[in-house]
This record gives sequence, C-alpha cells and structure tokens, in this order.
Amino acid sequence: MTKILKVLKGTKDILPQEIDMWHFVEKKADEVFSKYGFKEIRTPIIEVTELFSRGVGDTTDIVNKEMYTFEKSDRSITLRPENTAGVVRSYIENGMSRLSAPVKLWYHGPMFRYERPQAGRQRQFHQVGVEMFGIKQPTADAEVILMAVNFLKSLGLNDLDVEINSLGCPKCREEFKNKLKSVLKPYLSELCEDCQNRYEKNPLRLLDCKVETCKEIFEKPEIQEVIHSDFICDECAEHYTELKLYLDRMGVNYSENKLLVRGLDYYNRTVFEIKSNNLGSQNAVAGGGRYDSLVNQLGGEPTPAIGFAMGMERLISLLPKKEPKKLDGYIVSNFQTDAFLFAEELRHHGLNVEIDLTNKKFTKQLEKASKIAKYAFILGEDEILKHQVSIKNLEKGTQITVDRANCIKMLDL
RNA sequence: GCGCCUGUCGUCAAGCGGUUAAGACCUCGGAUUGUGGUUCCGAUAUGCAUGGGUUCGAAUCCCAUCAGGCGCCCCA
Repeated sequence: MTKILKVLKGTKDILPQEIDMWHFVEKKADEVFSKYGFKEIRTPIIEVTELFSRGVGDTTDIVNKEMYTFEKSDRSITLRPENTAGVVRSYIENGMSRLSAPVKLWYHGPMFRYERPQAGRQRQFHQVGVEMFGIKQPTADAEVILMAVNFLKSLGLNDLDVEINSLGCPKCREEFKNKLKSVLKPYLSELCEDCQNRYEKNPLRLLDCKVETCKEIFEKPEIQEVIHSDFICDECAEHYTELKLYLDRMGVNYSENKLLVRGLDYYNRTVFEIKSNNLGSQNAVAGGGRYDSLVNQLGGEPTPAIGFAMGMERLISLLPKKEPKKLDGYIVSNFQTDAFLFAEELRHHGLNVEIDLTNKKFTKQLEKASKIAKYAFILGEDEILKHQVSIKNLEKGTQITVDRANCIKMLDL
C-alpha cells in the first residue's frame, strides 16, 4: 500500500469545522484594535536570521535552540519565531519614525519554534499581537494592557488573571543583577545546571526556575529580600506607579508578580502576562511588555515601544465551540439544468446554495438538504411547468409554493 | 535534550492468551416511484502502528522501531 503522508510533528490542519472560530478571533481583533487606532500590518514569514539573533537576543532559548534556520544562496534565513522583530524591522525600513507618534500596528499569523510539542504548544502556531511605537509615557503601557483585556472580554473571556511587573531600565537592572548574583553566590553549586548557566548569562531568568531544589534556595530570607526589594530607580518606579494608577482608574484587575520575567531579552520596565487556569501547564494566553531599546538596537532612531502577543490556538481552546454555519438553501430536483439555473439565480442574490450533482432520488436529496441547509428549494415537475418553486423551511417543516420570479423578493426569510 | 503514558474501521471505542475482533456515530444503499430531520433493514477491519520473539495458539505477554499524547525546560 502507498504510504500515507502526514502533517509534520507539531503542525496542524485548521479544518473547515473550526475555521469559524479563527475568523471570529481575527474579526474581533480587527474590530477592537481599530477602535484604538491600530492598523494591521503583514510582514514576511521569513526574515534574515540576524534580525532575530540581534532582535530577540541570542541568549534566549527561542534564538538558541528553537529557530527554523536554513541557508539559501549564501544567506541565513529563518522562519519567524515571533513577530516583534519583524514589525520593528518594517517600522525602521519604511521610515515610520517620520509618522506622527504613536504608530500603532497589529498583526496575526503563523510563527515557528522548534520545540517538543505538548498541550498548548505547537511548532507552527499563530499569534495575534500589537506594537505601539513612539510613546515613552506609561499611558501607552496602560492603553495597551487595557486593550488586551478588552479584546479578551470581547471574545467572552472574562476570568483571566493579569499579572504585571517592572524590570526597570538597563541601569537599575544591572544593579539588581549584581545584587542577585552576590546573594546567590554561596549557593551556586547547589543550583541546577540550567540555573548555573543562567547565573552567568541572564540572572534575571533564574527567578523562573521550577526545579524544587532551586525554588527552595530562592525561598531563603536573604534571597527573598533581594527579589522583593524595590531595586528599580526613581524614574522607573514613577513610570510603574503611574501605570498602576491608570490601570486602577480604568478598572483593570491585575496582580503584581515580581517573579514575572520575560524570556526575551528586549524587554525593559513594564512586562505583563495574562493567564488562564483552564489551559494546562502552558497557561499564558498573552505576554508583552515595553522594549524601549529594540528599535535603536536594530538600527533605527531610539524609539520607545510596547506591545504584546497572544497565542491564537490557546485563545480558541478557551472559547465555546461554535455550531458550523448551515447553507441557506439546497435545491431538490431531478431536473438538473433547471436546478443549476435556479441555484445560480439564488447565488446572484447573495445566498449560499448547493445542488445535488449526482441526480439522487428525491428523498435522498431532501435528506441531504435537511442536514446541511436551512431551506430546501424544491423544483419538481409541477413547479417546472408553472415556473414555480416550493420552499420548505427545514427546521419548522413548513412549505410554501410561489412563482419563481416572486421567490427572489421573498428571500429575506 | 530528559521523564511518563498510549497506538484496534473515517471518528469514539469493547476486548485482559483460544471470540466469527462487540457496540455507537459518520458514510453509503434499501423500506418509501415528490417530502427530510424521529423509525426499520442492510453494507463497510482476513484486520488490531511496524518488525521480531515467547506460546500448540497473540489484538492481548516480551523486545525493538515508528507514530501520537502529556510533563520538565521555555514560551503564546
């Protein structure tokens, strides 16, 4: 037997019966984000590898071990693992810094990360996200978080937890890193291998570790003291306080999580995550934050920016299932030419209509109609002779016979 | 990369060393020569992921391979 080919590990077909959910989320994103003045942008799925190693940061797992990278005529090309870097590239390349700030962009599309798939995690997955450029004030942070919450609400997702944190700026972060390193130093040999690595490369991410022995060490009072110390500088603290003030006034429920550290190197100051309790271990539906140095780092004028991304698969898995849409009409007839012509006429008037292509028996055609359509349009011998059509409401079982010419007028049924 | 679990029809499954490999849904055909969605009848796996082994006998036990799922890590 010929071998059956299957989808690649970690990828999935989005089948017709679930496509309505995707359209729903995309439409809501457009609706809600447009209300805040965001415009959609579509950037390529492939970019030069350097964009991600420079943009996302080469100490991150994403860049280190999760990228789909290949060589093509001497260039190293990568399937985008996230879209902030791509949007920033486009912002710079298209001179959007000359536009009046803020520049507000949103996107949706597939991303690729080479990881072991599990619940809520695929190798090809889809994100919907936003980026806002040019505003350094915490009003931008507040608007973006507020919009994220409102978008989720518009989908019917109300009971999600919003967590926020401030990572400070490069200056205060450096100080914090050093403090953390010095207090952890005595325990260095007891930490897990990953943590020992992180200790050198990115101490902030130590706090994310889930290994029990590491967690225990982090519980020690002198370490807790550093973790919970308000290390951020006055300016950063003011920014953070103002953000919280806005969120309070806007009625956004949130909790502060000092351990919330993003795995992407480009974040500074505000970071946030939105989590659900109904997702299993991959419980973040949204993650985002401020990245004030990224534009400059990628060769643009220094431009403050903030954004977030949401996992579409995770969002959709939280939504109630939608019933598949039914066809407006199904033509039931053994006169195929007439059926064709009449179906076309109905289609020209905007209806979704199918006809039987195999000339099945009347009862079979009606049975099919009842399964997939709201109305059966019956064209039998009588109707053909009199230029009529019998319209049967398949839910109620009622039926009327009318002139075919009039039928069009009555189609607001 | 590491741990755990699982592979029986298109789908969901029963099966626990000897069965004709249940059942349900879907699909198709018929009862019903112009009235469906409720009813009734019938069809559909020489086959239990693949390859070895144990046994008189394997879907059932063992090993390997492959595939899928879940968890760690990380993230959306």
